[in-house]
Amino acid sequence: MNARDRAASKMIEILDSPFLRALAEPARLEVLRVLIAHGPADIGAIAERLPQDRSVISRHLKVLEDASIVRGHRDGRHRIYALDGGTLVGTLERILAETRAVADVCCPPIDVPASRLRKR
Amino acid sequence: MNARDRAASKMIEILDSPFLRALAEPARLEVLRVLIAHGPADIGAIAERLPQDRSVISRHLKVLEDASIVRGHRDGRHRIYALDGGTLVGTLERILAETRAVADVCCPPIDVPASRLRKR
DNA sequence: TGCATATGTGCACCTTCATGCACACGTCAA
DNA sequence: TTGACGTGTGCATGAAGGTGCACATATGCA
Repeated sequence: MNARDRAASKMIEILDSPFLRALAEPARLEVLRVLIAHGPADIGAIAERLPQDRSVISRHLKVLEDASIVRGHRDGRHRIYALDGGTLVGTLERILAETRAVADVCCPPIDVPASRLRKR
Repeated sequence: MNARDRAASKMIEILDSPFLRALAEPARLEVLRVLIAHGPADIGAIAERLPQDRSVISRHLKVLEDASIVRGHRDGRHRIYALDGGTLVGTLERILAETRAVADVCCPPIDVPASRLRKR
């Protein structure tokens, strides 16, 4: 297993996680937008600003929490969610670092010389 | 519209794109792994190392290309794909920058003081 | 031109998952 | 304890998309 394989595996391992799957859903991004625009809030307050049912918002927030994008805690009968900005930035930094490592050891950055590949 | 709204909209706009959706699929990540580990290759060669049908790999590569993650060009009757490392890193850098901007103007980074939120 | 190779595409099938409703559970106040 | 409120969950439904097969298209070669 050479340097490229190792770099690739580390990058894929980080990418293949609940993190990206949580962000790859437009409805969840709208939940994030509300959370950012209005600050920490309970599920009912967030759902009031979105078209989906409260139960749907509740599940989306659970997914975002499992992905370490938001944090939630009980407050009486409410559950307050807030963006976990520090962890979010940290995760993106790790992804960027691993991707840079891959780009460093692999694959031409600009173009593939076709003449090289044509006849092997 | 305040600073938080603007930062949120810019971040969501970048996140809600084919880029994240392309990376949020395990099968496509495996395609990327092959591409990184073995370098630029045609669709047949990539498909040989993966369990899916060639047509499936072809479609995955199309999705990755539309997301500016890989680049492809015809080479005779082959189509050679390669990781577009530079663009990939650049996209991640933009996402990280927008996310940092959001974290800067929004939302407590560590913890939400429950006592503050309890009684508004 | 005729054939082999490599890739693109229409189609059907199936899995995953977002969605909303009904209801159960937990918590607070009187 | 009782009722009101906020939230979690089981269930059915529908949409989106991954998958493989069959076939069409494109390219190179003799």
